[in-house]
Amino acid sequence: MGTTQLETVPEPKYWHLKTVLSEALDSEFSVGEILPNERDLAARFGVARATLRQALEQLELEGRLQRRRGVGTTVAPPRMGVAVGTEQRAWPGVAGDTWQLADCAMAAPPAAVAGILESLQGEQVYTVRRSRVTRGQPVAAELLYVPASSVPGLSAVDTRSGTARARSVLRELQRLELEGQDSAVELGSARAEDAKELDRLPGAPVLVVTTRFFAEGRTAAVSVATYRADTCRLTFGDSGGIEIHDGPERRAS
Amino acid sequence: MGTTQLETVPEPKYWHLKTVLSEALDSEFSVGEILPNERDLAARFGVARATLRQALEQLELEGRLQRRRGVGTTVAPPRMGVAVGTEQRAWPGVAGDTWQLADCAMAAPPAAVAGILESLQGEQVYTVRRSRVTRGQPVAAELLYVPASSVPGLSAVDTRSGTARARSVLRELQRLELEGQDSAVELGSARAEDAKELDRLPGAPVLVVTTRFFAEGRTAAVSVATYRADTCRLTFGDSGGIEIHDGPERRAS
DNA sequence: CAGTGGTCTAGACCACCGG
DNA sequence: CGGTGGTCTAGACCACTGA
Repeated sequence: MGTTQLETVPEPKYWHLKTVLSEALDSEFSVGEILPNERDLAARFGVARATLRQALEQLELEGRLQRRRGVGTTVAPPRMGVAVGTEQRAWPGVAGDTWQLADCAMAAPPAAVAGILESLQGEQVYTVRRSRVTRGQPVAAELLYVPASSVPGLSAVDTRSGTARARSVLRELQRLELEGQDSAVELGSARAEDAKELDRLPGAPVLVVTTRFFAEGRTAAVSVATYRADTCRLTFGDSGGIEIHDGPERRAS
Repeated sequence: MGTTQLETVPEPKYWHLKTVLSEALDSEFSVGEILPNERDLAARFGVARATLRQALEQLELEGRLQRRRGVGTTVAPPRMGVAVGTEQRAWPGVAGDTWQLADCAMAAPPAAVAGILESLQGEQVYTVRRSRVTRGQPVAAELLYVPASSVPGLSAVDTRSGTARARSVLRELQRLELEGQDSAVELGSARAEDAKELDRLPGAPVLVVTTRFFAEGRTAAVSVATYRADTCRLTFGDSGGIEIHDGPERRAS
């Protein structure tokens, strides 16, 4: 029949709870404020702690909350806009950006990266680790893969420390004329290694940005950058990014 | 002391479980294959169902699995590359792309969008709903906000159906010379409305792409597109996207 | 209808942080 | 040390799918 579904739909408790909490965050809390602990909140709403947690998890996923073990749950500031693709192409690490060099080693790249680089099985590439810090917060951990053939000026046997070596790899890379680049963004979960750098627990949701750099008619380098999904909004394109003036004003309780 | 942390770290069960399952997916299952049900799997690994589910949730988040109520859990195909930003700028809906027009109405935009459009409080804009289908699968639901001032050729009182009206809004928009565009990507969870269009449950993880279109020295339109995070890899830049040849070959069990 | 994944409960213990 | 969030259990019932 053409009945228009009279909606007996019982909304899940955690979903309703999320909505209620979300509105409370807008109207009764200010950024940085600490929420009551999970056991109290659950009791207050008359649900099991697991159900309450399901609602909090979603709000954290949406960047509204920040939870830290041993500390508590706080109201998160609006997400930071982080530029990851600019119209004017640029090699990584150029100019005054916010990357901090960490390390460099020769290694065989993971299979997925090897496929992009079209490198031979087992071929070694320079693997530069960096981390990106914005407004004092770690926002991304990156692995940059550079085949030795892209930076012929370097000797493979290099006794300098990892950091110095990383610096010279980037410097050599910038000698090449960059012909283009493209990126892909997908959702992932933080590996244990990245999680530590990002100050999150393993498995935390992250945005994985894979960028190919083209020079001399081929893929000269590949970057795999892991951004915190809870605190970051990735911006691409002409301008510096979109400033979102979001919803009602946040006032203190 | 300088002890190098002998790592008593007890890895969470669900994390270990996820690793085991992930390897099993690579070696013993092929795309589309149905996994044993959750109760059986939990029993087989000697954990509670909730713990098993925590592992499955992560694998689904990473696009490795697909779960559907009443059906079962299947091995997901690799994520689709979906182009969302091209070097050559283009108005939305131009040429032979995969968007399906759905609807159009005049409405006051949400606060966040109003801020971007710099529109006056309460000003009405054309709101075009579209959905994007790739390889037979719904991948995105979009709301396109077009201030009436961007499409002066249209009469505000229009008796035609929503779809026809949507078409004419896009046609009028394409008359303008596009001067630039930029996008932002962030993680969100599907609103009930979008979830239905994307064939997912409410709250499912999505990638929200906010795009500004510039013309005549101002922001002429804003698009807010909601992509399925589990099945999509968003691509930006010169080329058609990165084809990932991922890990070991998948073979049937 | 039987079987699936989705929701929910009421507990327990653990890892971590700060005072 | 006490308090926080993180993990885990063993159940129960519900909503949906397909035969």
